[in-house]
Amino acid sequence: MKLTSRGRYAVTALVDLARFDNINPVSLRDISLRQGISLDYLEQIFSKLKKNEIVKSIRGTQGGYVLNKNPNDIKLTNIFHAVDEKVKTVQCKKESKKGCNGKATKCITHNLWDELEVHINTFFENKSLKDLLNNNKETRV
Amino acid sequence: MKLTSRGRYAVTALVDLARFDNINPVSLRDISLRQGISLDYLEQIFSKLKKNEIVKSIRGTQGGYVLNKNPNDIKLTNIFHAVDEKVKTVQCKKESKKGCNGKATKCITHNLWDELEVHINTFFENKSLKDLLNNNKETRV
DNA sequence: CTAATCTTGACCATTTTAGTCAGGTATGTA
DNA sequence: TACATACCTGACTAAAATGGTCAAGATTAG
Repeated sequence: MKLTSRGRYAVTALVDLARFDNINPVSLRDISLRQGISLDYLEQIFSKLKKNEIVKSIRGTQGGYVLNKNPNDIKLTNIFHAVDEKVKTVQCKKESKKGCNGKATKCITHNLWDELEVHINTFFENKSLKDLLNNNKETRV
Repeated sequence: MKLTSRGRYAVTALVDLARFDNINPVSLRDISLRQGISLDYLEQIFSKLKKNEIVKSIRGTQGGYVLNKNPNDIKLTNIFHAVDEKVKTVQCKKESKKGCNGKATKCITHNLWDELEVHINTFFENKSLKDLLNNNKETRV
């Protein structure tokens, strides 16, 4: 079970963005430099974030990205969903033949994986960008 | 974030094993047939489970595998650890240059990933094979 | 006009995954 | 003793996912 760097970068970049977008739009170049993430890769990621209406873009010189919602309303769930970082612990479809089985015996660990998925998703649903900003201030020292 | 099938199979196979090992050792062939997991793959998995003293093997005709501990003492953590299914949400090492940064600014989402890792591991540490056996009875109908 | 930005899509090397295959070795039973 | 049933081990591999890079535009402030 691991997080992809795409998901990690998305969150990191948004936290960075949230800290600076009060005055001007923030360019990916700046985020790239500050967070050490490849510019080209950031572009891919922000393209998805934009499609999912998490950020807005402003083109041209002095352009960049701005949050499209209140940091309080951007949950980790939303971010991960936007960049296709999905939590997938259950392999079996409802009535699929493969993974879970179409046999008489039900998939004996199905409930477990379901529970796990809920457990993880709960964490993501309760965590907002705002929380991360606060959390970061606290530990900045 | 997804579970590998190796981890999933390991747990599934052990639940199956736990249900039948009261009388005789259980052969991988049986587990393979009942759970629809490739025999060759199961052998790889059980080799690791054995090294980690989660199961014992009995060779020869009528042989097979037996649990090496009380189902109550086999936590998901132990199983996943045995088959190298690791929970890895944090990329950055303590003082590494890559991932987390050696810069003045600390990795701004470090705490978050740490929290997430703890959250998931807690789930695994609190879940034993025994729980799964009970859970399965309840839902068998 | 031109530099700074966003925009889009193709491409690719590496690693991981999820196995398969081909041989063994040990042992209970007939 | 023969032999079938298991376990045991290591090498191999196809396919997918990952983590990017690269190239070529389109917009717009100054």
